[in-house]
Amino acid sequence: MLESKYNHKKVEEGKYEHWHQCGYFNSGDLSLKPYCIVIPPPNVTGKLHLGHAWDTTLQDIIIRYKRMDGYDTLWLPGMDHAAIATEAKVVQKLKKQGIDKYELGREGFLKECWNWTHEYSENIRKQWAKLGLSLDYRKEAFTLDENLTRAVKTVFVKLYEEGLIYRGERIINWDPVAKTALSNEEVIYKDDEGAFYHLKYFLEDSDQYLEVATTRPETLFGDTAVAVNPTDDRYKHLIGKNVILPVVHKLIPIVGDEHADPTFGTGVVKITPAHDPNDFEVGNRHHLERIVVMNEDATMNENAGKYVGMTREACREALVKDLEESGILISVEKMVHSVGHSERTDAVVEPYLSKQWFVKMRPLADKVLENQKKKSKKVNFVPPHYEKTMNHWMEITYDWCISRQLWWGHRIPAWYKGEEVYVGMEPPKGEGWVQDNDVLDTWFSSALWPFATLGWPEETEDYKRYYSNNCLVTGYDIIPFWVNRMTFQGLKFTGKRPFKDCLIHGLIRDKEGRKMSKSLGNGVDPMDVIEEYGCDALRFFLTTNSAPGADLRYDEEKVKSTWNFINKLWNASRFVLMNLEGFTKKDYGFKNLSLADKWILTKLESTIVEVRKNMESYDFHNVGNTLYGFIWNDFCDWYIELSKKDMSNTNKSVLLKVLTDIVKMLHPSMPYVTEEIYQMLPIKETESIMISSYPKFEKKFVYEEEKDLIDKVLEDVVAIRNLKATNNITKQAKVTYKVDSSLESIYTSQLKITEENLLTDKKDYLTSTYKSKHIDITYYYEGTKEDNNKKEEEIKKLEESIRRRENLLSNENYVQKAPQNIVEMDRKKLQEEKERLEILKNA
RNA sequence: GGGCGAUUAGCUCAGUUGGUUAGAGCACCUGCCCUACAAGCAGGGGGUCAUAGGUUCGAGUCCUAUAUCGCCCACCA
Repeated sequence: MLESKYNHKKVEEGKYEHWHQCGYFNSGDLSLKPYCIVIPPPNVTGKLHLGHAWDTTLQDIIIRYKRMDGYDTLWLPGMDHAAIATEAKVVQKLKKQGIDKYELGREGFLKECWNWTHEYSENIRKQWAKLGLSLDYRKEAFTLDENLTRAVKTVFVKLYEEGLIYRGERIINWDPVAKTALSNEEVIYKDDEGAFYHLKYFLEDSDQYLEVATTRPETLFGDTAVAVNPTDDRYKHLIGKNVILPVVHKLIPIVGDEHADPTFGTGVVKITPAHDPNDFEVGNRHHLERIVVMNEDATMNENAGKYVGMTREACREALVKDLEESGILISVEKMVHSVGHSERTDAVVEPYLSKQWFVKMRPLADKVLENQKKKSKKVNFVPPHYEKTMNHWMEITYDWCISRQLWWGHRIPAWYKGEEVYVGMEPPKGEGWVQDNDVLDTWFSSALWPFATLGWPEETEDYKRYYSNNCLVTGYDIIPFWVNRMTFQGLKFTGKRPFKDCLIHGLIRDKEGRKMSKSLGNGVDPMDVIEEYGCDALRFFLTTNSAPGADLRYDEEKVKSTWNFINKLWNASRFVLMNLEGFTKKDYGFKNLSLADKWILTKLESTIVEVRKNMESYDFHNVGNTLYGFIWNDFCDWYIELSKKDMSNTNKSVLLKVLTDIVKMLHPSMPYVTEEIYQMLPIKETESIMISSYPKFEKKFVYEEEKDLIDKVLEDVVAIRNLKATNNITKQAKVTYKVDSSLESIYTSQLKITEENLLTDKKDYLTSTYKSKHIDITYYYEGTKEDNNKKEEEIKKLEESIRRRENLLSNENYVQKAPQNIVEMDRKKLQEEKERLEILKNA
């Protein structure tokens, strides 16, 4: 017998291991249609947060649904080496132990990274298990696996050969803490309190000066020109002349360039081609020298004269002081401007001239834009507007800096000998070749994830069977990093979209709507939630409280109320199972269904249709709400109550059928409690709910007429209860009624009318009457009567509605243009309202 | 500056191609321990769908403006 309260800990214990052992998570039944999702690989840097729980639950719901619905489902697990993120963590860890990365050397450091990876990936697997995810672990992948590495090299070499990968000297985003280049996507801009320093740049052989405004005076050592706009009347006559660079005391030219905005600052801008992307372009246009003034760790180099060795910040302070003393500094104007920070180390990013590898994006992006025009070949975003996000990125994208000055990652398959460059799968033959020291951006390998995990570039069985993937599930914040890149690499190398559908979800926020973050300390550990409320409650909460693509506020109250819902399901199951003791297969059947049986079966069938429709369109919130309403309102509040007066074998069979379908439909979102209940059913089709079949619509259980009839009867019951409540009619009140005998027991049981209530005497009672198509009932009672104008109100409302409808139906425009079923519905409604009005007036 | 969203009950949110009198949960009010469940049951109140126009027989839904809020990208010498 079930306990009277739902105990999530007891229910969830041991089930996952059992499922796993039974092989229910495994793919590979070739007799079935394939369905494949690859997991967005979490970084091996930490533990999973609520966002992961949400993301993976959505996928598990889809996979469990498809599995139950007869597909060969492959949900492929895996993790990401997360180059810079992991390297930063390992460096930090070693630092605490007093070990320096460079002293340790490349090989030793990589060993540390692998140890770290093994430790953290084991943690992640434990959390996946806690979340109940039905992953096929036999196919688990890691972005540094051998076959992934082969895929990465293949792609690199091919793109290089086609001229779509090149090496060049450019201004890139430099992280001076991790000492590596970053892509634009890895730079987070934040508003920082800064200042605009106005400086005097004296004209050659003159006591006149140009007022130059800069936020970064310390880059002055790299200035090789100042620019003014050629249309700027204040300065255009000076173009071609020279100014004296302060402190350095050398001559640099005044150039005319569009980049100088006459309306911004003083209209004069210093040009530092090695430390600013715009200045780099200006430098190219005017053939200016590029002078790098910093070291890799953002300390000043020998070009900074006496400031050599200082940090950027210290140099700025010292330099500004010196400039002030020498009268060069005119003013300091405070201003807020946005400054790039490294996503991983939070260091202020330095625009830095350096030689890096790039992917030429234009041709690859154009291919995506072209493909998105083809309905049968495009990636379908859910919700669809996220396609615009990808397309926009494809339209404005520029070359992707893919080399990273790190050790942990895919080493770039390029070798150098003097000026010679060799790019290939294997090292070149011959003496003197040295491999590039750098590794690739971690997203370069994850871009290949949907096909490389299935064996590509080999034409493996898995690749042929499960690619393109059916669906990819991820957050909108990952579209630029990952979705876009998978899409162009997928198209380029497999000729296909990487996945047919791309289901996008939002971010998890706290109750106040703030982003969850470490600095705010408002993060919630999903494992804590599972401990307190259970995995099922967490999963149902996560997938029922927001529409696709929208953010989700984490609210513990809502998790609690989800727990209550599970407890309700638990108790309903308890009721059914208690009454089904000793019930066997030979008792099971649907002969002589009662009106109530027909009513709930019809409701069940429409619920199945609704749930399936929403499952297919990924509208899991609708699935949840539909089931919630059906279970709580229809099944518990009405059908179970009606059953208490019945309990025939047919009634028991219906209770069992409905409960069985309920737990099956809930299983994808609440795997544990549904398995627990399923196991206790007296009759079940399979040894586990996981491999049972998802309920299908069956026409033979649909009884529209009876359903409509009982709907009306139940409306009467509510109205009569309302009448009793508003008039304080107690259960001792007397009653007379006229009702069709087939409906009598429903009314009397739901209104709790017993023999004692029947009117026998003729005292001077107050009376209240309710009359409808199916029942005419009068209560006799003592006390106070309060509903006098209730009937008048209803009549007034009805008359108004009838007038409205008659107007509508006499409007020829409406009758001709509106769809037939809508017009028919109005006619039917009008008829019913007229009947009701008639009854009320005669009552 | 470019792009994408949001605005519906006190709160959090649904509302699918335009079509009954706009829904849910929580909160609130009234009454109940009735042998599945008080973490529950029964009944109830609460919204001129941000604003202004327009299209339509019909608009929360489509179009155009406006306001407020949010996100992404770029720029910020």
